[in-house]
Amino acid sequence: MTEVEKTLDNKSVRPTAMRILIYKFMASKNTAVALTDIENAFDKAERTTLYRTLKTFEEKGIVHQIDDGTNISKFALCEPGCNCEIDQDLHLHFHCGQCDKTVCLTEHKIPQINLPQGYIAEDVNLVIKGICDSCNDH
Amino acid sequence: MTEVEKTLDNKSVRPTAMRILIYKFMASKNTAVALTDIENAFDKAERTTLYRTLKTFEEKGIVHQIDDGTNISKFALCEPGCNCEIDQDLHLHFHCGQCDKTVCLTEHKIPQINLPQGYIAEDVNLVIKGICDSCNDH
DNA sequence: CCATTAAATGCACTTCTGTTGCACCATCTA
DNA sequence: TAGATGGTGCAACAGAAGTGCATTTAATGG
Repeated sequence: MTEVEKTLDNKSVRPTAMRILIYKFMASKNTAVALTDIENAFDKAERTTLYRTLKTFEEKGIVHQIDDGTNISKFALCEPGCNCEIDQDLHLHFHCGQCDKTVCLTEHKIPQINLPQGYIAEDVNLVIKGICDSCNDH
Repeated sequence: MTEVEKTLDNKSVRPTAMRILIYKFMASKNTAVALTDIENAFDKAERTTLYRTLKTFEEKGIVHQIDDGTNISKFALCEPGCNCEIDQDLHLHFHCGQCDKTVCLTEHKIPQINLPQGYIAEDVNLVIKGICDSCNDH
């Protein structure tokens, strides 16, 4: 059993060939990926399979979905310290308008926000748009 | 010249009949609206016109686009103090998962965030999801 | 006031993402 | 080995975003 298989198994996700491939692909990227990105990375990839795989991954806490304002859902592997579900530990995301890549800034936590009376927060999404360090170099 | 016409004119937007209607509709709502919302509000509304009108409005600083995580673009009128373009003055948005409405919390500003070396922020988007005060009452 | 020009609108159509239903295949278990 | 469960592939659809082009509407200059 490989590392990846163990990881999936730990999260109660059956480590099928496709899932392992998808996981490895995402692990090889340091940016959040769209469904289409994965689809294009493999010759014979089925949209539906990817769609449902990512959904499963998300439910089991293997990846988290990112909404970076492009109206295209992105996904990124959860790192060991990534407690997506717990309000207090949400990191923020950065979307580069030049290379169109979205990255997790895991070390940057979202500060506590006080809401008006009567509002209950369940989830927080903070995306900063701008120029990333790679694009900034040029 | 009515108030609305003056407002549009101030922003260098020609106050056509359709634009005035759209503006009034948005002003009558205290929530952000989707293109489809406007389309459904009027009998004879053309999606393309709405689409381009909102785009014009946005360019001229009359409305700001909100990405509330539903993957449907929402728009809200900019209030007098709404400096959408200036980093320092961005307010946050709240999306209620129950009534599916998105509101601007104009009095709640987004705190300053320190980015890693090399990253340049141009825009910030902060959306809190949860239950709004109206839904919370019941 | 009319003619010219530019802007706004309406219609048709395309593209892309997200989503579902159904059939088939793989895997696990009794 | 048979049956159940879950994963995958194919086809199709829905909804939003976006584009091109023809037509109408509004502004401007003579």
